Amino acid sequence: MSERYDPQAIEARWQQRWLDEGTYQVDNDDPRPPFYVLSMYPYPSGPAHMGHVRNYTMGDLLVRYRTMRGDGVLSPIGFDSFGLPAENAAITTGTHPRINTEANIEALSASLRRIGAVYDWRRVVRSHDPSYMRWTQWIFLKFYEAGLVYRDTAPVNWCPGCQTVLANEQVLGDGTCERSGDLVERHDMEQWFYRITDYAQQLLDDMDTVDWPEKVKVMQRHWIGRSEGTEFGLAVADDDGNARTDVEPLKVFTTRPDTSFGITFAVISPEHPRVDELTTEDRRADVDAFRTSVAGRSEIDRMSTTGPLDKRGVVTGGRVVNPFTGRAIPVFLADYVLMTYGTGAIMAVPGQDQRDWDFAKAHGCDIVRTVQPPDDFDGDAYLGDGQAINSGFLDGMAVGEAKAAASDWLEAEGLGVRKVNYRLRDWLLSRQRYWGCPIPIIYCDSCGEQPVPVDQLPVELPDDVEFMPTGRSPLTTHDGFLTATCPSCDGPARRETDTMDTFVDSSWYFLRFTDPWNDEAPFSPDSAARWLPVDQYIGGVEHAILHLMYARFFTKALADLGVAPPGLREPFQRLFTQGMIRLGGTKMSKSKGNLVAPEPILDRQGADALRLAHLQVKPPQEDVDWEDFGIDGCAKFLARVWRLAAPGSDLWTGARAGDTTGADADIDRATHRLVARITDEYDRWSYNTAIAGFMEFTNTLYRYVQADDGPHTDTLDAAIDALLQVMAPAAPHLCAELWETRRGGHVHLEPWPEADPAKLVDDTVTMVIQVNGKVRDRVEVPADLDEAAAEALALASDKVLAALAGGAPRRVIVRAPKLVNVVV
RNA sequence: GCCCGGGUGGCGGAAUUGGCAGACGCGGAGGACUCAAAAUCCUCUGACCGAAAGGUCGUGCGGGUUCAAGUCCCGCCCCGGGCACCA
Repeated sequence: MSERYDPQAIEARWQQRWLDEGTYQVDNDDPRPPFYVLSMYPYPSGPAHMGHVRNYTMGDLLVRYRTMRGDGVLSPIGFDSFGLPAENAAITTGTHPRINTEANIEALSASLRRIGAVYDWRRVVRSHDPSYMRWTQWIFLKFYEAGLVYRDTAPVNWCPGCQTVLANEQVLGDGTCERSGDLVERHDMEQWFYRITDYAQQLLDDMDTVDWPEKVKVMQRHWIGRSEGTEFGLAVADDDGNARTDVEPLKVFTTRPDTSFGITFAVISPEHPRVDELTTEDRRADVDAFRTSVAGRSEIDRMSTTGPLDKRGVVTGGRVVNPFTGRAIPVFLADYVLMTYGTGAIMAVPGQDQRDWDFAKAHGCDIVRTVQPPDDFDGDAYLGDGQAINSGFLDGMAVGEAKAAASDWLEAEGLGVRKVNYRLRDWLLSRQRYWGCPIPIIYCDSCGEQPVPVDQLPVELPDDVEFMPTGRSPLTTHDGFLTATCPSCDGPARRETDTMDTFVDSSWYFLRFTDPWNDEAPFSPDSAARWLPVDQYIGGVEHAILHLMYARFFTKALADLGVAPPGLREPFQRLFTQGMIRLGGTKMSKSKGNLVAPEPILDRQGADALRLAHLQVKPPQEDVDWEDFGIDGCAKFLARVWRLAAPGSDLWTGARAGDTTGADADIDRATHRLVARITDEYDRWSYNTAIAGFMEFTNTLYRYVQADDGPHTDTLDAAIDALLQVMAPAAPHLCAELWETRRGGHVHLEPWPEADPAKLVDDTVTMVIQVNGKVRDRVEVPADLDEAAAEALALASDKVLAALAGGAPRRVIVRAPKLVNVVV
């Protein structure tokens, strides 16, 4: 054991021991209470960078802390190893994605071990392993059987750079691809979908049952976007403006049926199947031109445009009848009406909707108010509550009442029905790429679409492929892969060449971790029931919508299909979203090229100092600038602890035995307070203040050992033991080494220390004496001082007497024993 | 535009319930040790006035509630993030 703190001498040794001794392996029949800690499935882009370090340090702290608290902690790690970067690299360099990916996994694993993060490495899961792909495909087929998978032609977001389709969520607000930055185009293509919308209501309702940051819950709810309303038909008008009964009415969805008397026109999506039918001959040229102009534009682009509305719509010449007024109204086309939401057609009520108001102004439509605005209202459309006006049988009703009455009327007349709409859309999961999990489907000319039989899983990726600079998937030209036999008729057939979105892989990995050896099923329901839901999930807020939504959907669907336990409704009971690290004002990431590598710091100051710096710099949920990190301060602190705790320390020269003094008792109480404080701070993720607590306590001990009386050996030993124990989750190597030398054994297998409640209170406290709310004096008082005594003491204070100047106080507020406020 | 966060010393931050604003760290100053430096240890370090004792001001801005407000209420400003024509 060296005299000076030398992280290089101890860290590698302990990392190897935790690995060799399986300290953090846990079996499914472990007798301790189960606790599942999980950091989000990392994409292996190479060695860890500071963002990883922050994430995995927090997870590791919790794993070690819960273990000391007596739990059997499941701490698995795996790799989200499919995905575009590896394939793009293959296109540029010619190296097979598997080679790069597996090298990156090794590098990332080594980094994680070097920061002292501990896992049950027996349970490693990798998306591209055939043993994992097999079950990803198996689940696909299970969903396929259950009707949760379908294939459809859909207008999709095509990224020319990635040569693939993107989910709406993967297109940024400015219409570019989140990965490549290319401008996304619209194509019509056959694609595979997961029917996540079947679960929209459950996904919404069950948000109430999880302990997640409110911010994330709000984002999820907004994404699901439930709205209640009524769907009803607007009859198509004949030349005289009368409702035709020989054609289907035009269906619209509204959340404001109460305003229906104010419908003065209707707008349909340019993709609406009835555009041709509603367009009159004299308008056809304009309508077709408009449709062409809209067709090439991405949906994002269409929806984010803010231009003048006269350019964004066109009149069809067709008319429909407002069933409430019996009047015929014109039908328009507008780019902002989407075929994918509601019915693809809207009723327009300019009096109560600002966009409709603007559109009416631009196109010269009538405006009729149907809700009475307040007298001082000076806006255009009025969206607030008020009495219905110009609305026939609804007149005089408030909005809520009128909504119900209008819906009742529509239902009674057989014209419409109450309905719930969701913004959430089905999950487009197919990608036209090589480096992903193949979709296990075979196309047969005579039998059509056929699922690959389960005993033929997994459909593996061929290795002998060439990556084309166009980005086109090599699967589409690989005969060996393409050629298949129809499972029904044994005739020649063709294999599906699309692979799955990598979000599919990350939607069930947390279940596989519970039973990674299973080759009969993706996991057994019992293993899942034992560990799920994850007690603490940790990751970046950038996954607040997509990954979490998809994983929730998978969990619910798997439970409903009997693959997972039926009672498992949510995968992640508690979620913690940690902040990102910025460098030079922008998010630190490989794509931005502003990574800071941990290695030089690990070499110089060590893993414990780096971990401490990550924990100390800011509250864990907040973003942090790399410039604010204080590695040196943390390294210095660790050296101070070492100097204090290492046997033979020069700081112990004045130590004594025998009777204890008041100073010793103070240290003893401070020790118990430390334990109570750190326990509480760990529990509520206040890691930055916990580190401050270590430092404060260490400063206290330094003053104690250097005081004239010197420290009492027993008191100091107990204080140091407690410090090492509570610090062990944060600075595991140093604490393990010092503990082993001082006490023997593993500090991380010690039970968590308990504070004696009796020692958490001091005999005396400082009472603050205020005059008119300003601090004027402080006195040491017994902790059990009563109110009368506190008041008497305060009124006897020189400062108070001076302020009173012989008079009587107007009022005295006493909060014994902490504070007295004398009002004069 | 809407919805969330947030604004506290030179800097990162602390203050869990309305009760001593600025814990802890960084940075800075001084001292001890040393031939000297580094390292280490100790002390000080919000601003202003003052020789000092002490006082005044102070948590984005303006009001308010309260004996007492960083904390609660009302109205603004600024910064960060999310969603952006969802019918």
